[in-house]
Amino acid sequence: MTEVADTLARQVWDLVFAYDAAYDRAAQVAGLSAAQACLLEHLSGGSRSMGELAVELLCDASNVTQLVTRLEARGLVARVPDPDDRRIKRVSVTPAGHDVQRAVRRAFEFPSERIGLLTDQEQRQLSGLLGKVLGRAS
Amino acid sequence: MTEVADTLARQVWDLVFAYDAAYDRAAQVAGLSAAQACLLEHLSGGSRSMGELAVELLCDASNVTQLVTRLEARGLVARVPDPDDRRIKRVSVTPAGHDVQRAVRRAFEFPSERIGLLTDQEQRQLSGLLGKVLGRAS
DNA sequence: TATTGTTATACTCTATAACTATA
DNA sequence: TATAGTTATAGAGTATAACAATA
Repeated sequence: MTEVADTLARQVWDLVFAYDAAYDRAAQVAGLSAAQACLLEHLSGGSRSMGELAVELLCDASNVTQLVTRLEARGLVARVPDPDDRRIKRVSVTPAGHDVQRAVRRAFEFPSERIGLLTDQEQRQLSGLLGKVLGRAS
Repeated sequence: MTEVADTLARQVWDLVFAYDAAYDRAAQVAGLSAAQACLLEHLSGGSRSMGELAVELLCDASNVTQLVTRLEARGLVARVPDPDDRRIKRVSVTPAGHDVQRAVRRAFEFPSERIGLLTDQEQRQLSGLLGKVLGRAS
């Protein structure tokens, strides 16, 4: 790797480290673990089956069972058997869950704080570069 | 937030998610958990006291004790009492630890892979922007 | 028989509180 | 008395293997 690439690798490491720490804190403010907050966030776009959650969260299905069980016990998500295939359970966010979701987002100031340090033009530039890094047209 | 800022927030989320997953896998290839690999990485610059590690890793001292105990049991780090203040234990990486450290870095292809998608000029551009985002001159 | 999800279990991560050794 | 680190303990995250229900 070139010198620039080394610097960049270190900067990304620092960014991720700070981001993770900030997300942990935001989740905690809302009374959740980071894993629970992350699962809740993945339900934003609508309900998911247990298996879909395992795929999206890159973890084992048995882990999803436990996370959902804890969130359900607190009334933040609901688990409903699919009428067409009763093996499948669809998980969705309850109104109380939406409140907590909003609390996490409100407490998670990292993105707006850090992104706000850039001008509009810089933001567009960064977005273009990240699009490349993430391997899609952006 | 503007539309660009929203896109950017999502891109950073995606980047961090992918980065964390890749780091987990790299650590696992080397037979470590992500937390253990991270601690080992923080010892790259030289030895640290238990307390310094707790500060740098943003976690409780009792947690460091356990992580170091497991790494020490596998011969990857050594815990040596400071001669000047025998309350302090200095932790350093053993030769075997350095081997494992290298194994983690080798398996962690994310940075070189992704950064390699950018031209040299784009890399310099990104580095400058990240410097701003991280809140220092870079 | 194959698939979805759960249960049982074990290990790691993490924090809090109480403790030991040293200063 | 204050500080560095450890121990005891408990809850959460995670995976593997065995299992139940449904298809």
